[in-house]
Amino acid sequence: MPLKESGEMYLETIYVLCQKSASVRSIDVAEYMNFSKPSVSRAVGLLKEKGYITVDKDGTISLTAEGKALAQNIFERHTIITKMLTFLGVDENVAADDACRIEHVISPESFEAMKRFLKKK
Amino acid sequence: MPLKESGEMYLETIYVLCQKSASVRSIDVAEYMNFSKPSVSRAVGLLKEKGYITVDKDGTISLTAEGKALAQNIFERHTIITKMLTFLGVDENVAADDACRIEHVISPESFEAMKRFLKKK
DNA sequence: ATCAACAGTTAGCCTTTGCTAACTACAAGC
DNA sequence: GCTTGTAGTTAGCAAAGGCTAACTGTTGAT
Repeated sequence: MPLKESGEMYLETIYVLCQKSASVRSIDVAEYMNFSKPSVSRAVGLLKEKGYITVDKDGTISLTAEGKALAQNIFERHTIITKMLTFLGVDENVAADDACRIEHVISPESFEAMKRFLKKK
Repeated sequence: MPLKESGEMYLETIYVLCQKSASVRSIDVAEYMNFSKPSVSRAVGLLKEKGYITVDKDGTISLTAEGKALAQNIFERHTIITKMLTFLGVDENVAADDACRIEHVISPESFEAMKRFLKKK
């Protein structure tokens, strides 16, 4: 079963936090996303089950190769959409916020089209 | 309580069907959206409760002034996003499909930015 | 007049995804 | 060695939004 929107958000957050800090735990994800610990606990369990992350005994979360690839893909969608919107004159913060939602529903075609446009604009 | 994404979809569909045909009933909405009758029945009940539509005794659905205004707004979002994506080179059908999802999550700022861009492009 | 088809509703199930309350487990302080 | 704080889990609630099964009610054909 593929990841739903919420699963993508958790995975992306883990990816982002991994870029900034050596060790990422559930509690870090919860604080970053402003979600409760149980919500994160369940989400982390599902991501683990699906093979996108591993969690060692001290609670440190790591991305698997597959998880990292997917997270990078989601994050790139986020980045491109943000750039596209700021190019159109949208405020940086609003653009990032919109990108956060659009990134989960955009088709690969539209994503590629934005990428192409930004490259040659 | 404002309309959720699914409520917006139902309202937009009713609006679109009203443009094409004199009389729109729940069953028409169900067929168009490929949803079951009970799903539409509940959604129609909610839209009625919230004052966006009226339903007369023979089942004909009409938009109230408020419902029509909102539906037009949603539909305009749909149109602008579709145009934006096709401008970027996305296939018409894929663009419309994406617009269908993006229209519910885009901010007014981004929407206005697309509108401006398309006007002067 | 009866019977079938069609439209709509009711009841209730399932999944997703957030939450709180309350528990466990471990590490550190005094 | 208790007690406290921190992290994580378990149990279970709630809302949203899809579904099926089964009912009601109207209309039209025979």
